[in-house]
Amino acid sequence: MKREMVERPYKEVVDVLKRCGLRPTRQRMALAKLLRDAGDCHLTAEELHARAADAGHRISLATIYNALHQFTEAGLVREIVVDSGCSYFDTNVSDHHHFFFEDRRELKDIDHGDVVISAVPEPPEGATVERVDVVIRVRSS
Amino acid sequence: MKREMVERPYKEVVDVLKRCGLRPTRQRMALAKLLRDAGDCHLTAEELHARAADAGHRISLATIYNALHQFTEAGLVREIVVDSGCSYFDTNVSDHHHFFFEDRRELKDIDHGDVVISAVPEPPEGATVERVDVVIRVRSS
DNA sequence: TCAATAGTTTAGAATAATTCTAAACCACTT
DNA sequence: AAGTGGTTTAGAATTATTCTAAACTATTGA
Repeated sequence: MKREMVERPYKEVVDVLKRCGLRPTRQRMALAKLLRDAGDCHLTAEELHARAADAGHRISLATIYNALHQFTEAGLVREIVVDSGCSYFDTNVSDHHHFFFEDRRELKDIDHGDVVISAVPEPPEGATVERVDVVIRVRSS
Repeated sequence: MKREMVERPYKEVVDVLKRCGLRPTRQRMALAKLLRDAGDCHLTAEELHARAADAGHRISLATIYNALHQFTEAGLVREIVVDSGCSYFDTNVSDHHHFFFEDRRELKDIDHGDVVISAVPEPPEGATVERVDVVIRVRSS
């Protein structure tokens, strides 16, 4: 049996990592795969750490943070700040917005088309718009 | 000279505090006055602490945090989360949005009318919209 | 294939913002 | 003036995150 056949499940994430200029290390491959297989969701560093542990990967928290920041930089995930206290990382990097359930401290995607922003101001002189974030804060009533 | 004339400068904040059901203590009066006199701005707890110190008030950080949360609850200020790491408190409680300068970690108001959101989704069953936050993240280019 | 090198991971310490604790304090009523 | 219950405080505790320096490993070139 050819080597490649065994390694195939990781082939795709290896390519993604390489394309991003990140060395495909054991830990980065595991994390990239976990994130890819997680579907659209919003994870904290601790949650990803737990999922990695569940999947049998003992990866230090510092590495989780490093990887999440590198993945954010590379556009593989997106960091969302809605809760002073901790960052969420969104595996859905397409253009969209969020509900934030303040009591549960949980995020839920809003499809791009469901929020229509028909006017935004010019950014001040010398500033470039990175992103327009819309967060609808809700509480259970 | 009547007593009231001397106390007058604090009369207004005392009334505000009472109306909010907050006992007008020395520290709360000082902070409420500082915030009111600060004009529209975005302060962290540490910054308010420093301003209080500058004004000659030695108030513990724990008290600053307590007061800011009570003031937020009472609608005297508004808490803004744009930066995992620290909260900003906005003395402008009218409906408006923000630019966030990611490199300087600073906020700037956007007038309510300058952002037009023409469609927002229904909140999920059992949830009530608290607020719709629009944050335009910019960096100096 | 091997060694050198440069990037990576790690545990644990360090930091930063915030919250907690329990004792001292003080505003308000009577 | 005294009692009561909310408030303030210093300092310890907590939480999320970053730093550090040593051990490790992917990659490159001989």
